[in-house]
Amino acid sequence: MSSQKSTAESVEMRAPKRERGRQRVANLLAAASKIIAERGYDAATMTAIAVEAGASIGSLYQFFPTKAALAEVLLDQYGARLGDRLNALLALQTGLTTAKMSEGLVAMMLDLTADRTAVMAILDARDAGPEAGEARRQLRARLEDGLERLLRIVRPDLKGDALVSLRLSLLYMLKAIPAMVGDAPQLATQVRDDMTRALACYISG
Amino acid sequence: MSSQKSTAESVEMRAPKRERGRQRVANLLAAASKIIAERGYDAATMTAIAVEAGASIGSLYQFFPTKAALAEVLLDQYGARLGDRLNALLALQTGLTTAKMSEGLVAMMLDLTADRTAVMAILDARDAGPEAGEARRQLRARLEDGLERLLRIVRPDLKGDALVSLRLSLLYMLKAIPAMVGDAPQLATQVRDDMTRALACYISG
Amino acid sequence: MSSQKSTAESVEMRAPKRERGRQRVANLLAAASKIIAERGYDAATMTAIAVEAGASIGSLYQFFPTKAALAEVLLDQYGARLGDRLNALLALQTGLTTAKMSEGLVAMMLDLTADRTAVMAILDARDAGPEAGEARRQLRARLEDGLERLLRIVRPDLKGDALVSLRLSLLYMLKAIPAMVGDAPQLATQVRDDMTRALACYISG
Amino acid sequence: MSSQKSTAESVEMRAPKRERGRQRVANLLAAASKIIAERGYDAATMTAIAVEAGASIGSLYQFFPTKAALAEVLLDQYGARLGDRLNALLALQTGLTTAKMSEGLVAMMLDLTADRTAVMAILDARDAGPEAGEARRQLRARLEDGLERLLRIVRPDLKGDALVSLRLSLLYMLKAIPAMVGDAPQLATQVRDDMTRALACYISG
DNA sequence: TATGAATGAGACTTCATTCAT
DNA sequence: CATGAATGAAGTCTCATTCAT
Repeated sequence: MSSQKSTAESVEMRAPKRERGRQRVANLLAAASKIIAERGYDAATMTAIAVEAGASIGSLYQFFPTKAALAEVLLDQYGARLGDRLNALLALQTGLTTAKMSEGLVAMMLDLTADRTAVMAILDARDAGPEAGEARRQLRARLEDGLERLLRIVRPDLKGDALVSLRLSLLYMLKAIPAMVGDAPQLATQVRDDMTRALACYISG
Repeated sequence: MSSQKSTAESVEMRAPKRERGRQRVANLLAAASKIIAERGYDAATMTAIAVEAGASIGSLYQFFPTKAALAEVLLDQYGARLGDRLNALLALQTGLTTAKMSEGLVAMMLDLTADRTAVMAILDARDAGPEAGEARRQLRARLEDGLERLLRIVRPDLKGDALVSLRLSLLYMLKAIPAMVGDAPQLATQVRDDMTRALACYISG
Repeated sequence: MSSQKSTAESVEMRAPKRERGRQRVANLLAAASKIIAERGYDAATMTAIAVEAGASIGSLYQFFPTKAALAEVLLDQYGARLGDRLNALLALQTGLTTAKMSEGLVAMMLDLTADRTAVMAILDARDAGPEAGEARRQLRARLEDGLERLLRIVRPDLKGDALVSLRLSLLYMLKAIPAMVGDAPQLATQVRDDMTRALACYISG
Repeated sequence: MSSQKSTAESVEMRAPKRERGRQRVANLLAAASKIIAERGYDAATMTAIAVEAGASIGSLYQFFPTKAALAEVLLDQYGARLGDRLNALLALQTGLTTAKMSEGLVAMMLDLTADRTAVMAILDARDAGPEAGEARRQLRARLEDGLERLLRIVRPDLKGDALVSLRLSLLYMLKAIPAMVGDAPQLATQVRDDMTRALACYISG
């Protein structure tokens, strides 16, 4: 049940060529992630990304026709990993308690460190273009959907607005967690515990 | 009881010396706030701001020598209002309960709607320049300081890391509140109540 | 036989008013001279000049309708002083020897320190406008004329191209003197003597 | 025997990596030289330079990240040619007489016509930036160094201030020569001879 | 296919000059 | 007259994107 479809290209051509291309794409994405995380989406230039990846600007555009397209893939990638984690939690089904869910969600946010800062930067940028707009919506939907399904398990009593409101708050609180930890790395475990408890307390109402 | 200095006039910004100028500055700030809120800091162009304010680009630069200076003033303005609210809460002194504090903080975040989105956008931008960097730090310090003092009242038992960690989480949760409400305006009261309760539950541990 | 007409305005209005105005103009000119000397003609802004003079930009434009006009007056002022010095030398008439002339010219260049740097900066700027163009030509003409008349006294044997060529070289060498001294102030007297001798040797052929 | 480093390629300027680029850089430099010579450094706009070179503004900035960088390269190029000429003179060693030196220096100044006017304009500009400041210092040092070494050959008796002062005057007189000739082209040979004799007379004391 | 040069719209900022108060 | 706000053309520089080799 892994990551839906991601950016899978059609399956043809000989392995070596495909392999090299895949590696190249991975490099470029990593470079983009790093540069965007460091400078923010707008300030991250395509040239800087290419340089960071040790590629030429032409090469970069060979794989990503647009800056927005690059952002989109980053968003997708992150969304896929998020989806996997949510699915893993959902798989626990009835074994899922409020405590476990809270802990799992916090862990999920803190484990998904790769690309996260870049993704946040992209999400913050209001002008990432319509292509990224779609990916943004999808990422959002994935998270909302996962949270809603989890909540239905641990809080089967909630319906309508109460459920939506809880899901909403949960969503934003989760989003805030990495920032907190990044802000005070030396308090990482403390903050993690605090937030785990906070969420649990909050979810159970 | 206006917090610290003189709101924003103290920042690097050529102060208007005539009534006409004062009015124009207000217009420009409002326009900047609007445009930055809509497009994000980087994508907000000085030209667009001037147009929105019905002023010429030269007029804008008459009062704000830099885009960063403009951002700085916005930050300061917001910081001052925030400081006032925090001071009002602190003034309650021993009358302050966890519930009241929680309610007060949530209200504070939701009342300070003017400039808020723009301020967040500026805070998100990594390259708002060193001038804005200072204002950013100051705004942050104001909030942290206020929160810490409030916490010392309602949670005199907490010390060291525990206190810092709680303050940190609180800070980020507060910051998330307006986004939640903005996200689902029709659930405003529900979310407000939820978060009030969540914070109370969280503060009291 | 002092400074031809300089910038004398028509003689009317009461003294106090005229006096204040005269003072104001002098202040503005001094400020302009300073700023232009420091930054060069192009980089010297009208605003900076007004500030330096403790006047408002509007006030500056009251007296000088254009930046070029300001430059023109500066050129004129300098030209007048130059003319006076040249006339003083010419007054010696037959008492003038090569040595005295050389010494007198070097002294002239080194005494005329006020406005000199600014004047050079204006002369260097190729775009000081047609108004200043006229003043530039006049200043140049004054110097050339003076030199030619001086040379006719000490070198009555020279005619035509020989005279023109000598005058030309002399002109440029004189212009270079202040720069030399400014370059190595501690060698001022040495350089002064060197150049005096050099000019004498040169003039006598 | 090209003097120091590699002419100009060593300066801050994104080096072209294709033949096409090399040609364009040459064009751009020529255009810059022309425009700067015509209008002065400040008044020479990057746009005008690009147009003159038949290139787009972006193309210009591809190779010269700054107007100052462009100036720097021009300065360096000129300095290299100057250095070569000085070295050629120095190579004469003991065969060098005052007359030959004087003639050689005048010839050097009059031969180096390419870029000269532009270089002078750049040198005159007070705000060519720190990058150009360095190149300016280097150019100056090259000339001073060469002159000093030449003087040590023909005037081994001079020491200390006397030497420095002579070198200084020489420097400025050399700088003035092209202006003289440019001022009265029809007198070129006359002026050239005059100045050669003047310098000889001056150098020998 | 890979590379890097080319392009030009558009961003920020400056400044001479005008004008209302 | 004095003041300082208003104006906008123009300048430097950036960067996503295209294209020739």
